[in-house]
Amino acid sequence: MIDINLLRQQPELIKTALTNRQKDLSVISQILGIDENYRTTLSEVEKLRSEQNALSRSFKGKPTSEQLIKSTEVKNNLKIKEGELSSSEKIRDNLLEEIPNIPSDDTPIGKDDNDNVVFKTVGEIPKFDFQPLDHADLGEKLDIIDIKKAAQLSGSRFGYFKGQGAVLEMAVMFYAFTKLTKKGFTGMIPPVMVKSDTEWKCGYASNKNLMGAYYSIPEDDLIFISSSEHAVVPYHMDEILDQKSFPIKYVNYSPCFRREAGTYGKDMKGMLRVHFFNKVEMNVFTLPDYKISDAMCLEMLNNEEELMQELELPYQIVKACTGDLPQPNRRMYDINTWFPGQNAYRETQSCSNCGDYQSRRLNTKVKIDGKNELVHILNATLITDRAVLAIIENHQQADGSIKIPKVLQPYTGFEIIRPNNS
RNA sequence: GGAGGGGUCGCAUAGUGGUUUAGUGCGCUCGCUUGGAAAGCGUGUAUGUCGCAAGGCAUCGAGAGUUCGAAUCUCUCCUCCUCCGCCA
Repeated sequence: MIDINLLRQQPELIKTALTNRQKDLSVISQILGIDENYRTTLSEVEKLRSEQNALSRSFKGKPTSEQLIKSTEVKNNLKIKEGELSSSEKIRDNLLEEIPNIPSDDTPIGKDDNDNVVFKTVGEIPKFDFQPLDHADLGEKLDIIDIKKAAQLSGSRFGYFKGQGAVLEMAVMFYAFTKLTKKGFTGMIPPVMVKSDTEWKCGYASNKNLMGAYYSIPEDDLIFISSSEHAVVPYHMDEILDQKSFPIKYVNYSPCFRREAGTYGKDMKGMLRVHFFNKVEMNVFTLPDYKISDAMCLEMLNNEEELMQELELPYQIVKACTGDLPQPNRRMYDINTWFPGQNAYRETQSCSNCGDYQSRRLNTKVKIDGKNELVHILNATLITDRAVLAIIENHQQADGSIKIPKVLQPYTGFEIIRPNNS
């Protein structure tokens, strides 16, 4: 959620942000109008409460019938005004939560992901002297991925990693996870379900349709996380953290559950877009200073790059444009990895600074010079199952085998995945 | 799933309808004292919100209710602990 004071003081700033994000501007005047109303009513309510407090203090025991009449009158007025107050506050806050975070100055302005700006390309696109296959075909031939069976028992957008494929997947996750614990990140394996209120505080979906936006169990008020971020960023909710403990860095491992509603027809072949995958993720809390948090964002991006280079994968980094920026994000970098089977770079990681957008609802603060301030929160993918697919596609050989990147070999216990019949 | 007991201003506690603008102890702040320290004495010590300010208002796990008045009574929920059941 954005700061209502910012909207009161600099509505133009919010207007520009909304325009750049391709959003409707009318909310701003609506909010300001209701807020005006809210504040007037608030002062009326507080005056009445003050009167009520003074009256009851003056009784010092049983009130006389005259005093009773007066206080009952105040009480009744108060009830009416308090009703008005809470309804205008509710309307205002519902509108306020529609407003996304303000993009950083250097975020490119654009409509959608087509307008994202490439600013770095690393690694050589592999040249094959044979027709390279995609991970679905390779996986089937090598018996390391089974999508057909998954479709039979779970439906579309599921898959098995099997045999050496399953070992490879775990090796990638474990290698990535411990790479960051060695760098001082605190490892986390979080709960994979959170209360709807917790999900709301993460700032992605509005209250209206939380249960529908995610896989959920309404009877128990639980939502399956779409990323470990949703269970780790709220770890510090309602806390005032010690300034000396910053930056607070977590590396998480969790399954991620996504409905992928509205993506019918997209990526129907293979496991690029599935309802369930595993992910190693970074979540970092920094002091509330964009110089600090934006620098941290680059540090996190650098961790992603190191890993991609160790896995010998060619990639591009793009800056997400305003139209492609998720609601809580102030800035976002995406890493797009080369997929020979797709003949394209596809998104495998992202790296975002959400500033204080999430900490405002989560109420996560730090005491600085006696004042409590909202912290900055960042999230970044370190690795997901998608990168495993990239490894399979990029490291395929003419004989149909797959070479395992050196750094993973101590974890897989094998250097190559060979076809059974060779 | 069943039974019982808790959640109070950093920590520990008091508080069973109006003298609570929430008391006390510990911790911490500043000061006095001292050669220095400890002890002692004094002072301060939550958050949010509205307001230029003075100040007001709200918050005793959360929400709703009863009442002229709620930390205190009622209801719902959350959460922690103990025991039983189940279980990797």
